[in-house]
Amino acid sequence: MVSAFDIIAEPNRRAILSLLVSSEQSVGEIESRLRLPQPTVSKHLRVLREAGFVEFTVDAQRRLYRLRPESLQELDAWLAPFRRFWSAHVDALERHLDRMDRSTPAKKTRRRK
Amino acid sequence: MVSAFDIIAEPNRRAILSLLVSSEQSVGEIESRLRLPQPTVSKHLRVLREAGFVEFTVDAQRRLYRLRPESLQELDAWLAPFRRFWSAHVDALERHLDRMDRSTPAKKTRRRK
DNA sequence: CTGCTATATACCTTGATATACATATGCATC
DNA sequence: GATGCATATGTATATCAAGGTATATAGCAG
Repeated sequence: MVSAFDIIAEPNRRAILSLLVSSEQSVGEIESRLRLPQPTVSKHLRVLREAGFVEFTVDAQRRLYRLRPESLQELDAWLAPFRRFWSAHVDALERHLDRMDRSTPAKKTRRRK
Repeated sequence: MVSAFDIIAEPNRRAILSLLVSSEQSVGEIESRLRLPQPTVSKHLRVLREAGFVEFTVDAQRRLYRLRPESLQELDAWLAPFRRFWSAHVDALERHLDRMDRSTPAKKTRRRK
């Protein structure tokens, strides 16, 4: 388990992260909302913790977990080049492909299947 | 292999996508740049294709692959709530935590390890 | 001090899934 | 026939998640 991509590839971990968007939650709350056994939740939380996605506050016997938003900035950063790509070119690309459909003499075939 | 998250969890696939940011590439080009055997590249390309991440153009015996930027918008969308979270609160949170460090009577402990 | 609560952690087992690699074949195009 | 690619097959390997169970620990309540 190395990259942030592996971390968020797991659905339960994404669910945990999404839970924490609204507010911090104790392990027990996460456990009951996601209907997962406690050791499973703790295990995922550990992964998320060690990857820097969450941190916690001790409150008596409970630990209140919350997001560490900085961690997702890595994903955001990876996405950046693509975002530039699509936001700049998606309209132009569509127009381009439309032109191809209408005018290209079928030397090139577009779209598989 | 269901979600876009699984798709980009694989390093070689991310590498392929990154290659395609600059321009479209033939399978052979991808193959030699990533130093991967041809069937491996084709397999990853198939996954990316079926997930809607790439599409290709037939050019004689070659297939020129290019990005379909729309696909990454799903990731972008998932990230959105978190982005709002951090961009709105990261400064405030830091100030908040700093205050806790200095003033909290140690009923709550912050940061593990 | 006792016992309960909340959580972490350690094991273990099972099952699923994916990747890599090699090799072979099919097919279309040149 | 050679090139470029897709695909199939087979195998080996790795990794991981889930589930269960058991234990350790810290804080709290009585």
